[in-house]
Amino acid sequence: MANDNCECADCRFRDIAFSTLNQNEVASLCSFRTELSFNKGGLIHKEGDPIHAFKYLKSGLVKVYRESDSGDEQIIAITRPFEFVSNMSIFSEEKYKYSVTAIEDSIICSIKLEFIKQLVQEHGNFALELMTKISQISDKIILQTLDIRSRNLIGRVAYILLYFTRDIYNSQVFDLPVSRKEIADYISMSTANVIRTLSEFRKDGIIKLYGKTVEIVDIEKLEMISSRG
Amino acid sequence: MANDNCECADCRFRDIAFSTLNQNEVASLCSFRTELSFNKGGLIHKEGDPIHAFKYLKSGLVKVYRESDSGDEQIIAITRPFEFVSNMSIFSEEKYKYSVTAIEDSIICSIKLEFIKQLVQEHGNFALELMTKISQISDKIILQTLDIRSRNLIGRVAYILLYFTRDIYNSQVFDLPVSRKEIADYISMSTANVIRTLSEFRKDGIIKLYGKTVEIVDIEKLEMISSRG
DNA sequence: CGCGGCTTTGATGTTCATCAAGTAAAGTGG
DNA sequence: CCACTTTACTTGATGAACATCAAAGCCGCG
Repeated sequence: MANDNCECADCRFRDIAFSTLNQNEVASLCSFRTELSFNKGGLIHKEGDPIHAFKYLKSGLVKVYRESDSGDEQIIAITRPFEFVSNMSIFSEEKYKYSVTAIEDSIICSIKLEFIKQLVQEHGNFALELMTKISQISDKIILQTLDIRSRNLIGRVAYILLYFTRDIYNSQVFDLPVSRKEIADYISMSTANVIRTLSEFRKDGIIKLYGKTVEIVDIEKLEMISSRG
Repeated sequence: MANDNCECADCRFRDIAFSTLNQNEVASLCSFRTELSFNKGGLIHKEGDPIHAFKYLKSGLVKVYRESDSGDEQIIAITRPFEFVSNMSIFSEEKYKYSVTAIEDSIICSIKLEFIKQLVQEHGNFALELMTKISQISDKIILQTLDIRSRNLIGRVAYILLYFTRDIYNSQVFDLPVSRKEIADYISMSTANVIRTLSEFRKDGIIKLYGKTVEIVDIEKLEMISSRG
């Protein structure tokens, strides 16, 4: 019989991909699971590390990126809880294709990959649910990458501000979780021009800036800029 | 008992994701399957169409793209047989997120989506195999998009030429399956500059051009340009 | 032919990266 | 807690990269 004290049973993250598991399966899940804490700046895993676990973000914020030969980072995604850290690569590759770093203090839930694979094989509904979730995450990354690629400088900056305000913080006021340089790495532009564009938005009364704190003043205008560029 | 005349049994595409199916399952697969032919330029499905089938390309070549509000295309992928047409969206969405058009005469194998979902639920190894394949395709698209984004004009043109010569045609000489404008839409550059860059490659003796026919003369140089830019 | 679409090339202007120099902020050691 | 160092941020000036516009050549097709 399942252990009623298993933390996973009541975890609000069961909705992610584990809603179809029965009590016994949840109990097993619990035993193959560990929780890992990372401080802001902590490296969760590096490009090339072997994949042994299915990981997802329980709290905090992380950036997914790859490093170019010349040493600088190309940021692929900044994701909040409810979105997996391990992308789909966990099934297609033995090694991580991208590095992941905590950009706020974060807690990662790590489940032994062998157990997940076993569940996929034994439990059809789980397989379907997991597939759906993983697909959604891939879709989202591809879509965002295309959105960024199709915009010019100011369109990209507007887009990313809207992303933070809506998808990440759900608030008109928020503290930028990343440096100006990291925004630049995210939207593939130079740091100087990101800063310049933010300053122009400030001068035009579209946003307010206090160091890392951003307030979106005129979201309609920002949307217009984002869709034009 | 399975029908021994089922075409699917010996189809070389069983390796894609159906290698684990037994005889009976293959026979069922056969009955839920239809083959669709498209002429060059034929629309396979459009962004927004409902997803009823799991489709893959049996022969030919297709482009996957989305259309911007302003009417022009953003090409996401050009894929050859052995790669699915339906991306992962089939599990995460009810409608296609992208349009797909044949750029050479093509044959699509279309399998009723309900049947695939049923297989996933009933057959664990199939689920795992399918998941792996779908993940690989997503990975590839993401990787290519990032590769393109991180390069400048000439680096992008070099990259895409290498992609055609290696991944699509596996030959130093090939007929470009797309117009110059489509290349431009693929790498997010202007048509004029794509043409200009091709001309420069020609002048520098890196490639030869006869209309749509391209011959890669100096592949090392092309690789160098691709990795620098 | 002659029309329309694709291609090519040149000229021009815009967008953007780079460089440089300075300021603010955030660690660091005494 | 303060001087010192380092890192992040900001702004302007310059040039390179790239888009856009325009005009002409080419090619397939009715």
